[in-house]
Amino acid sequence: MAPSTQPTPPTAEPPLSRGHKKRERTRRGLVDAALRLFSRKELGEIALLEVAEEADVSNGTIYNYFRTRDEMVEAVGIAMATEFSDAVSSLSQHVPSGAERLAIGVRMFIIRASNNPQWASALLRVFHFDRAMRSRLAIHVQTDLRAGLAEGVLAYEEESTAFDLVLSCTIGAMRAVVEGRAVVGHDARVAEMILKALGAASTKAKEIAEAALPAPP
Amino acid sequence: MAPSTQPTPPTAEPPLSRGHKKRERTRRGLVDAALRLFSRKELGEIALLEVAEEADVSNGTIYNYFRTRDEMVEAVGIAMATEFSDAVSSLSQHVPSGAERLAIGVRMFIIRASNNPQWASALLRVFHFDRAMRSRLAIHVQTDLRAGLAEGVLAYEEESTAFDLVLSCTIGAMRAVVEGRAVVGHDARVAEMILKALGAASTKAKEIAEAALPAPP
Amino acid sequence: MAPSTQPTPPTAEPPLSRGHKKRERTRRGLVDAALRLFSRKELGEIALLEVAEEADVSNGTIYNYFRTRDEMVEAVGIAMATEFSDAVSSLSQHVPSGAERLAIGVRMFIIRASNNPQWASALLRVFHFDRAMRSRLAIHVQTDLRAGLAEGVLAYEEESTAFDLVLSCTIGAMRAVVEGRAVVGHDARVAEMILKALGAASTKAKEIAEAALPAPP
Amino acid sequence: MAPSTQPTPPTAEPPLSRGHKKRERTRRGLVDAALRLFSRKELGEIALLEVAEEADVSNGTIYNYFRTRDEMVEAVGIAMATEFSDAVSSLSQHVPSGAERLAIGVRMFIIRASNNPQWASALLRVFHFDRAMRSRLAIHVQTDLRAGLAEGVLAYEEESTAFDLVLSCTIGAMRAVVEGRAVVGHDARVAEMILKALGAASTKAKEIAEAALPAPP
DNA sequence: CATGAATGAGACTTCATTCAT
DNA sequence: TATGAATGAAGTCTCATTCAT
Repeated sequence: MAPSTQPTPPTAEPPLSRGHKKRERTRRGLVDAALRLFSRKELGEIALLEVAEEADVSNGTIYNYFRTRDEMVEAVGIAMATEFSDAVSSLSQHVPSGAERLAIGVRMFIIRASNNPQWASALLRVFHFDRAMRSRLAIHVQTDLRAGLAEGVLAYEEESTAFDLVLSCTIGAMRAVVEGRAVVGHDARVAEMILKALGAASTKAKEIAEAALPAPP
Repeated sequence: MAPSTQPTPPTAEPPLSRGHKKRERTRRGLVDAALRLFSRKELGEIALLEVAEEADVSNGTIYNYFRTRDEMVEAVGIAMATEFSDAVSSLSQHVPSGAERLAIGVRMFIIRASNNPQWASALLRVFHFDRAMRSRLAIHVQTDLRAGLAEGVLAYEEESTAFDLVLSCTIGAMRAVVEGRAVVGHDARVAEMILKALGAASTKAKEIAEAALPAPP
Repeated sequence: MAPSTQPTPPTAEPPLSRGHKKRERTRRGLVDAALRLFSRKELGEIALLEVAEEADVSNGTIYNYFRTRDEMVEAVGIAMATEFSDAVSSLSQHVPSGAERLAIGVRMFIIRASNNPQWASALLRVFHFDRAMRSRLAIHVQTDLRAGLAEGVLAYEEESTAFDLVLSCTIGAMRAVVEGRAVVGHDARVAEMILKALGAASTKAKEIAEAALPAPP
Repeated sequence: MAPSTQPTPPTAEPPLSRGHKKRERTRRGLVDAALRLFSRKELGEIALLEVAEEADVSNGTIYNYFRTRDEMVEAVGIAMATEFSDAVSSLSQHVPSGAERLAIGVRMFIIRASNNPQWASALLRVFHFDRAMRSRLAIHVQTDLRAGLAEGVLAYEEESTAFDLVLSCTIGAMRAVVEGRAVVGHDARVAEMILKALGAASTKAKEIAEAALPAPP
């Protein structure tokens, strides 16, 4: 699975004792197991016992880490959102143009969905009922949108509507990928349409959408 | 046990005895009750007893109409999809231009979401895991897309991608409405962006998107 | 078991349909089963599954009658208190003297404890943490105490203290019976001591305490 | 694993190494913690983890001192009984008359209940199901009762009944105190009633019950 | 057909106990 | 010895489903 490439990236931590390390390992094991199940089943259909089995611990162990089922689900949501957010960040780093960053972001999410449908599947499900995750994205996308506007490439009227459009289309494209409806070049095509929707000129949109992607992180 | 093959009776029907009529009424009562609950809760959280109470019958009665819980859920999905489909049909009837029909369809779904958030909420949920519903829409939208292309107003490269974009954006806009993030004129703005994404010229898109809507059915 | 000689005595009821009768029967079955277990184990040690087995129903059935474990325990407490209260009432009816009624009450509780140790055992346990039950008794005992005072047989200073003494001693005597520490004539002896504690003259106390008991109900 | 690895200290003390002392301290800490919880909750409701937290050790530590939960509960019972017993002893020391010692004992238990409701609360609970504790008291109370009889102050017929009465009434009075139903002078009043129940003359009973108490230990 | 009592599998959760560190 | 993570049995509660009335 994609998650857990970085143990707990956002918050800097005090040096971990051996005990703490183990604790953290188990916790991540649980969250990762839950994420794996997420990609296969609807959240509501997952029993804690399954999560425990998937994580190879006993059922009771879960309660050493989460006070309640909901708390665990929330933790999974947060993990996914964090990972999500990090993925976006690492993509946007070295590209100067906002419109380009936007296109790259959209395309890489779509590409990743086709490389890792499990990840995408879980994300689609979580996305559906986790407002927090959506707001995590807001920051990045808004920055890019504004930059695109300032650059004169984009020309939309209302930011929040534009934001929704970017998200909806990307998510929709990911769903198409997961459901096997995607064709070659899907990512670029979607990016192009999004740019046009945001007011980019037809040729400019195509040019930006079809530019080479930066090397994967 | 041969349940009526036509879930929505308004169309002309084979002769129904009084018994049949009552049977059908009860069945619809159950499905409607479930729909009402659907707009408030996630499917997995709805107990049959709740549905029974909402429909004002006893829990056992449900099993006179559906062999199993899943069968009932399926019936609800079908009912919603049908209603969905009918709604679209009634919109598209008297407008000659494909691009205009598309814009009208998009806008009216968004407007309806804001007039009837319950309906929208249920739809968003069902949409999430009911592929059948999505394919119901395909027919209408595809027709409009092709017409738009033929008219020279639209200019997209790949139909299925265009279709996904229309759906995703409309759904996204409906979600924005349900979650209270919509602004005045949201419907027209979204329609305009969609048209631009599909290759319509900027001014043409704006013009179509802001045209007056046909009288509500 | 002693309980359930009178289906639901205090509240007059609307005519019961056949369904209602069955419902009531099952409910009483559950409460009686719980009472039986109460006489053998500490309340906290009783699992609902045990109650269900003792009542010969499935575990889930309990929840058709009580929303929660606590609610069931409460129902048992109320049942016991009611039965308790009724027992006292039926004893006190035809005796004119307050002091005598008091003595008869005390003695019959002790005697009943020795005839039905299960009942006594359950009562001792419930008594321990059910204030409601104690207050049920208050009414009867207070009436008798005041009458005794008015008759000039008793002479205590503070009613609530007197009340506590009556109850404590009776309960203590019942415990002695249950634990097998009682001797013949225990009931009369305890009654006599209570009367003396309440200020009755020595000879009068003995006379009242040793009078013949009214015929059992 | 008891034996100390350290050589016996040169002083003529009971052979307690520093290790032993610490061990004993921790053990007492656990028992005391349990006692504190006892005064707030029913025994069955207390989890070992709570005890550990209250005693400020980790849960595993408990098992270095008690093989099992029951063993720990037993230790708590014994501790309470011992404390109980000591309390009684220290009261009875310097009073020559049995009836007076009895009255003093009763009164001081009631007074202590009002000074330390936690203690009383725990005692009431333990008393309920710890026969051993009751028999600890038997020795003291019996001695006093017999002395009272020999002095000619008391005149009861059956010792075990008298014993039960003393205990029941005292416990009942303590419960009244804990439940906030006690009035000023409750202790003396109860003692007076007990003496009268045991056959003391009215005036004598009042005189003994209202005598000044010896200075607290 | 409608009713609703009964069922029992299975979910969540707690907690005494074990054991590696 | 102290720690606290891990365990798993057992308890409470929910709910789809069955069935006698």
